[in-house]
Amino acid sequence: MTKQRAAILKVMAENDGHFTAEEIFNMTKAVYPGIVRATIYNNLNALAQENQIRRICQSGEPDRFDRNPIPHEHIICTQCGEVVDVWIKDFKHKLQKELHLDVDDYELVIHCKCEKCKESIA
Amino acid sequence: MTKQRAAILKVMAENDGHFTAEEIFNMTKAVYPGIVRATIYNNLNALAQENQIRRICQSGEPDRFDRNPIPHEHIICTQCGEVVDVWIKDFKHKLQKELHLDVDDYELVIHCKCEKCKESIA
DNA sequence: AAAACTTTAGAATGATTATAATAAATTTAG
DNA sequence: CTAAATTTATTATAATCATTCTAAAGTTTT
Repeated sequence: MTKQRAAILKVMAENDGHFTAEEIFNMTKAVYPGIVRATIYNNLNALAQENQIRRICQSGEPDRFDRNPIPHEHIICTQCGEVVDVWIKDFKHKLQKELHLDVDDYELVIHCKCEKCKESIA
Repeated sequence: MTKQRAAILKVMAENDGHFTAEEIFNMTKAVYPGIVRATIYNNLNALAQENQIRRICQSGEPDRFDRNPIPHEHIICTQCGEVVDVWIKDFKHKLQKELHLDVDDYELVIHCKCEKCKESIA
């Protein structure tokens, strides 16, 4: 375990959210000032591969990384653009049953107005 | 309706699949040789916005475009990487019921071995 | 101490968008 | 219905931005 990776993991553990590599780069610089972008990308790629974090990809935007490695679902707010976690019980299992398929993994992104935005207008 | 857009629509209507902008560019050149990449991107963006086609985004790969505008689900094969359509009956409705949410749109990508690859090894 | 792996710095890549000039399509007015 | 006027799209090219590559130097692990 390199100091750089430890710093990245610390930053991700201490901040909940769905951050871009650039955001994680900036946050990590506070802990390990000399760190370089390539190291962030290397580690995020490795961590995602090992299923220690999850990657969220959205067209036209840089990838985001979710510190929670347990499969779950995401809402992207059509109004503010924020990424919010949602948990559908047994979703993978339901998928497998529905499709008669051995699902390795899945990504579900729902576009709708998030709770915060719904309240702020209603 | 420009000749260029007509050519792109023709190409997409005649070829089923999930193509990248570059692939559509090459296919469209057969119909309209002078066409330029920016025009492909402009039109694909506009068509996706108007919900005439759907965009499929996958990290590390260029976006793909699906001529079928009706929401449906996708499998990306863990072995051959091909994108395959699947249809889960009433999926949007099920989501709304499950989450008590007004779903505008959604993207579900399932990672598993596709039928073709399953057969070829089993 | 050697082998294996990671980081660094910086250049390179590749998909996509921006810009400004030209051309085509659509609207409006005669 | 046609021609000028306005709007919109296309072209060619440059630019951007996220991400990856490369080669050298530095750390970790064995």
